[in-house]
Amino acid sequence: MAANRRPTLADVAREVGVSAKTVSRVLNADGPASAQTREQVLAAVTKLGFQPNLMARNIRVGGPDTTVGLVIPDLANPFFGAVARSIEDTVRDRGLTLLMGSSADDPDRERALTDKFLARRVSVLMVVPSVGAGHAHLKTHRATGLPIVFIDRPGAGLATDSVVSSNRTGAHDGVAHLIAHGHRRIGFVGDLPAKLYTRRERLAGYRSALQEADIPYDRSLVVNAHDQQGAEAVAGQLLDGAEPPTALFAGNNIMALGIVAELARSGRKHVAVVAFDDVSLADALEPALTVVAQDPEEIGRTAAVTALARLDGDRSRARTVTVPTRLIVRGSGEQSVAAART
Amino acid sequence: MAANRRPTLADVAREVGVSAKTVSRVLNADGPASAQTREQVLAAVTKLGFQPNLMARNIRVGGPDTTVGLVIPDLANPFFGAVARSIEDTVRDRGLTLLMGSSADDPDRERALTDKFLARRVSVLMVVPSVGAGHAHLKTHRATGLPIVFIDRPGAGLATDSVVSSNRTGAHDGVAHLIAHGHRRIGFVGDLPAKLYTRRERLAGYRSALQEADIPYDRSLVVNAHDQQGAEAVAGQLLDGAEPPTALFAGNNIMALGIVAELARSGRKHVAVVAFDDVSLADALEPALTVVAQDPEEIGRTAAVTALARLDGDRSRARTVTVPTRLIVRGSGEQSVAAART
DNA sequence: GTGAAAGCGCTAACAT
DNA sequence: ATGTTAGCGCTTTCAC
Repeated sequence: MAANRRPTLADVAREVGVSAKTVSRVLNADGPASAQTREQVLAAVTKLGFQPNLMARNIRVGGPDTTVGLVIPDLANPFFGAVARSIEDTVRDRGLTLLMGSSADDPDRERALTDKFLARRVSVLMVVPSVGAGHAHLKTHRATGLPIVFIDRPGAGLATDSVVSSNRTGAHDGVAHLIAHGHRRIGFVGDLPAKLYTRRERLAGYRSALQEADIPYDRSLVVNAHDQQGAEAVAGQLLDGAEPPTALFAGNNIMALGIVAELARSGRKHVAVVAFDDVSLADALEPALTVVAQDPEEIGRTAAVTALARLDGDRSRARTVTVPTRLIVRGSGEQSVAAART
Repeated sequence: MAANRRPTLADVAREVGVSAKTVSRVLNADGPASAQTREQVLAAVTKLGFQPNLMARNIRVGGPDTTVGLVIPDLANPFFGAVARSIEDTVRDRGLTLLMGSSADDPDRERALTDKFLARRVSVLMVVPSVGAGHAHLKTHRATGLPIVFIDRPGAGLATDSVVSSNRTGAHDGVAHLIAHGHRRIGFVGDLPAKLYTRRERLAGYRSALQEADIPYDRSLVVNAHDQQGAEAVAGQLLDGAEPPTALFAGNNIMALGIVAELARSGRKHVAVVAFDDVSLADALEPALTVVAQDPEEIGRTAAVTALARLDGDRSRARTVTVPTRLIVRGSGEQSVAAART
């Protein structure tokens, strides 16, 4: 009942009548040990409920801890959840444990998290960098051999590995799909801040598709929102405007949720939509939602594999891996221009 | 470039020409320190890029580490993602860091994770227990003062706090909603394994609603699936059967996705549906999906608050907190019986 | 096959 | 205001 001290190696050793080192040997399959000693030790371990203190072990051994530090913007965002799961699946075989935290895309929170992770001597640092976060302070750690991988966006001020989606090409293809179905006024609903890498890249893809079709870029068709509710609002405003678009391109999954919700709410079933990043139930909507699907599993896997290779001594140049996106045509991109105008 | 040793307290002390303890004092705002020393120390810390080794600190201080161990079935499931975010938000103020892992509902993986967390001397252990996982081995840790909270389901073999949804009442209300709209043949699509606490409770709620309405329980209307694809398949089979149900109740969010996808695919728009747990875009479906919404934020917050209270010395009896669910009527529960038969 | 001593990086408990 | 000593729980090193 009282807060008893947890048993230590020494307690186990005392119980058996051997030295601490012998117990350590048995538990780590280090040096030799007689079968009898082994059994006695194991029995005492069970009896006392001994669990080695990993922190104490680690401090002595000196190397990095068997942990991976992972900073993502939001644990509850399905995209990042899928990335995180994939990372975990990949590093689990190596016995690594995940230290996780969400930054809410706040550079200060990101910094606080990475500092904590570094103070815990993580073996690997994986970060979805926030806008405005500098990473120069990580240079010395990188130089010390700590693998650092940026996910979804490149980091600022640090040459290291990163894994991103083919944002520009993907967005281009999604918008081109709309253009192919006759749309010339296509709204872009992007997330914030506007300086966000993914947002900029996807907007660039949007613009390149317009340009290819000789459609002038109309700044008034580009709107922004922080969250789903914001996206609903701006999508509604855009469509209520003087020269409304006949199609919308969603800059990410959250924007897509907002757009789809707003179209459903206002009964505008005939506005064409393509979204960047897949969402669940996309198939069940009417019309089903056409998306530029990302591959979060592959992104997570690649990031983890890259980091583990570095851990294993890979000293090759820092590289940026681009994970391809895939246009999944489901119907919402084919709503007719004429219908949207009604 | 080479893997230089990371600077230690002693390095900083040497740089400044003071003792290690003085540096420690400055950094932890422990005892006094002259303004000049403080500045010099801080400068040296910056210069060397020193970061205190939290593990070394912790081992000396002796108490539990400033970490929270969290085991959930699947990082990519939006429900658990929302719970995790809420937990993180709640424990962040206390400076606690999250150790996370997914069990995939496998008792062995759960055990491996909790053992690792315990070896790291977490301050708090929060677990969504897997079916078949025993928790008797946690008794000694509980007795030692480690707060343990089970989330979403009670744990087996250990009297400790838990936080669950009002599964039975919620499911009852959802099914009653269908019955109120004339349905008497209501299919239950549940997850697996069938022994899962939430599944059993929700099925019990389903049965109690039937009983209240004098509708005999028909075992053939209860089907199971592991995942969304499985749910699509069994929902299709059920509706293709001899005496198909006119309404379906989804046992969780994943089953809901499967059912909705299947109904959309097969064009059965007139089958009534109520789902346990909300899903995104529920509002945008046609008909919009009526759900028994859980409150993952509140579940996470309650679990964290309970654990922190224990950490602060709360020695009251272990309690189970039930977080209420809420029926959100959106339309899919009101599809008519007649229409479903066509 | 086993043990004793030293030390990992840090801080508690005493000095001064 | 600062330094010294000891020691957290473990493993390394070297001895037997």
